[in-house]
Amino acid sequence: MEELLFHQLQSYFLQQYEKQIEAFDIQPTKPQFEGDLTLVVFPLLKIVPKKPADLAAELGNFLVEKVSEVEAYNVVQGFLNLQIAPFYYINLLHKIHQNPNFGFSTPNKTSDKILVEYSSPNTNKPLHLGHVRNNLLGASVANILAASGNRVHTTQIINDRGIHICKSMLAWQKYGKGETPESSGLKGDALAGKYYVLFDQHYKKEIADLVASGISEEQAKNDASIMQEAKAMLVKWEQNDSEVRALWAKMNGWVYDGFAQTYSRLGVTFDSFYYESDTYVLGKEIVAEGLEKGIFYKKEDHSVWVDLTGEGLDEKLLLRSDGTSVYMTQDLGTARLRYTNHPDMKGMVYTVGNEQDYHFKVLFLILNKLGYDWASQLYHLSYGMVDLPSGKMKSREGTVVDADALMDEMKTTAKTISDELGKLDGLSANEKEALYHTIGMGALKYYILKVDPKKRILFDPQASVDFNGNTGPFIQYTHARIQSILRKAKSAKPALDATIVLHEKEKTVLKTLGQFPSVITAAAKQYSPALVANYVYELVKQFNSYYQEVPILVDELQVQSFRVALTAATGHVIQKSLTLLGIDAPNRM
RNA sequence: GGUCGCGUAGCUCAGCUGGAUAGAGCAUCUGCCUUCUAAGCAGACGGUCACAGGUUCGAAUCCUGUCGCGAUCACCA
Repeated sequence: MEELLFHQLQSYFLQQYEKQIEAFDIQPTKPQFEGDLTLVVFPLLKIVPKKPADLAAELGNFLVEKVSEVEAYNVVQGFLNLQIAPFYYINLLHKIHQNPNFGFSTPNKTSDKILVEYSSPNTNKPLHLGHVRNNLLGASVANILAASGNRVHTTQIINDRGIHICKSMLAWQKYGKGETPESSGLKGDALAGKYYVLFDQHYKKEIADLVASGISEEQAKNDASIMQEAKAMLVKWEQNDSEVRALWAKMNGWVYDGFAQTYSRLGVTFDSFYYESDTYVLGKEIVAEGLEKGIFYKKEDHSVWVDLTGEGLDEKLLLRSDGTSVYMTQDLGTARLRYTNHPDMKGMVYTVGNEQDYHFKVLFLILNKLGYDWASQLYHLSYGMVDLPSGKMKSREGTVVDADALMDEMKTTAKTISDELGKLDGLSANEKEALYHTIGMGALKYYILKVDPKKRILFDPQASVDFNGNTGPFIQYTHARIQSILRKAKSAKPALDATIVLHEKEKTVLKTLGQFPSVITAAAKQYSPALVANYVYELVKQFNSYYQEVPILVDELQVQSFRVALTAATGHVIQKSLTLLGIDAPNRM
């Protein structure tokens, strides 16, 4: 509709005033005024010097005459409020019904291929709340990009090597007595985490003992035998020692099994996995190439650097003086490896916390300097920390919120509340179990995704399990009620009658439904699931309000087919929105 | 100290490329279940949009500065 008005107005200004106008400010009319769409005429006064109200009236007359969808207009100061004819809304409703993928653009072979990286954990401990935000954001953005017509490939880079894993391995070797996930009943990632903590405890104790014997703390940290052993183990790992490698493979295998379970519960999937143990040596060739091209330079000690002072940044190290890789080298290598594996890729999204903003700024600059065509389509999906009311999460201090425990808690709360309300009476035990999970995850996902990614989240366990108001379960509940209405209604075919008198609230719902495609586009452009979340919440509120005021009476279904159709369309868009957020839309709850 | 991000109701958050009287939820208070799902609806209360300037017909939004919070500035990852 806005587009149609835009073209009409543009040609009007061309003919009438011989002026080319690039943009018109057309927006939904504020509720306190009469009309559906509003053209703000103030900006046009610079081009056509007239009184605001006069120009508005002039344009109003033109539009009513020229555009059949515009029924009437009124002018308030410099605002031209237009009334849109009911048949426009009825057509819109038809469009939604005819297109099961309303709002979604289906990618084809020529669509842009985008890699979305997320999760990317270390393998020495289980996933925690921070990873949960990462996973939900990454998975949702992948959905949104796909819905806006891209071919999406999800992936991660797993930090599966280094001193942290050696700590877990060493502690397991020393104190584990052959414990396995099976023998302990612990998930593999939890088991690895247990020994990581155990290492730290022994390490701390040893430091304390050494300090007590008169050694400085600095010295003690270095001298502690357990740390020496861990470092020795890392050296052996790098030398490909078969025993160390076997233990490493075994423990990482446990951890991956544990992660797989957590991912499955979270409902996230990956198309490929990259491992740092494979990629950490990559990138050196890139550095060599960059040196040749003169993009990088070498210092006397043979370390390699890139000078980004021209871009307002610093000099950045790319290769140590002993020729070994650093973090940046490795990321350059991984990026290129992905390009090798996906020669048709047009860009990448990295879902990584905002503490690495600087790192990615540098990484992208370097890739651009190297001249990759996809380097202009790189996006760091940067997100804020998840803080607890008690303060920051610190793994060493035991103030982390474990992802599995959190999901358990969400499910338990869903069960408690559902049982209290008696909502799920009459369902089988299996169905109930599934719904507890669906609802609990709906609460958790929505609570996290509704917040702008770049903002910090204050994670209040109390509020996150609330099911009233602006929450996932509220939206799921509305969807379930809509499905209930539709089950009772025989036909959801909208009445064709263009003379139908639309209730104000019906129009409001329809207007919001019509915005769905542009919401997806905007969310894809901004990589922001929050846009979708806030949209669907708005839609649900409007629908509830409408439904309350103009209920669908089962007895009168025949004469209310339009309303049933509107209800079906709303249910459809809610379901699609929730899909984008990775939230299940139950048919009853 | 340099750089980046954030600061909107008691709390948690919306507010798209500047538009009309800044919006929700939670909390507090008031109504609404013999009707199709009350995890709901309607209403009340609650604001110097951190502060100060600037840009203009018009600023929560853009610019500058100040303050507060956070992150980052390693031959760590």
